[in-house]
Amino acid sequence: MTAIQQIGRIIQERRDHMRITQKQLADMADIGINTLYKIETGQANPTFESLQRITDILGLEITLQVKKIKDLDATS
Amino acid sequence: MTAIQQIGRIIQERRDHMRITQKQLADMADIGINTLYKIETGQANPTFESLQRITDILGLEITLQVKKIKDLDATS
DNA sequence: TGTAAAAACACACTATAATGTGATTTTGAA
DNA sequence: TTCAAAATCACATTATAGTGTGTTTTTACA
Repeated sequence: MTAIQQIGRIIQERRDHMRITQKQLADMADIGINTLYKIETGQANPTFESLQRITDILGLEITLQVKKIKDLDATS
Repeated sequence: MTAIQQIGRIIQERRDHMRITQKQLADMADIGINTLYKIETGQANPTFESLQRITDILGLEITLQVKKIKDLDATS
């Protein structure tokens, strides 16, 4: 599972939770439905702006943070 | 200050802190120096992959999180 | 202060993200 | 079960991110 695929899933889950369709979210974010579909399904390498427009609508924000140390014994 | 500009500044600060040049970081991340320059100076709308390659080298990670409520009285 | 490395910038070209259209498949509700 | 909406997918086109080259400006150090 790549990072892009994870982000796609988060977006899809968040949209489902808001009970809106891909078309509705795409229109609200002012991006093509095809673009949103590809991002949700992990097939895209979206631009920052596309990602930001979507996350803005969904009440999410994109942040940069210092990477946590990987714990080899972590269960998840 | 846009989000893209903020990210550029974070990348630049992090790189300076690591004491490496744009050229060195660009080579390590396997992206063009021009691309890195534009991202650092807030002139780019980078793809997720470009951003990720850079942040990987810098020990940063891109995350999506629920937006915090804006406090109108916040000092910063 | 010279001057060499680094950064900033312009510009043209290439690769690819974004889009629109239309078809197919899946989903869920009557 | 229909049947319509939603999602998935293919494909061609358009817009633009990424790149390379060369030039100018800035930075920092001898």
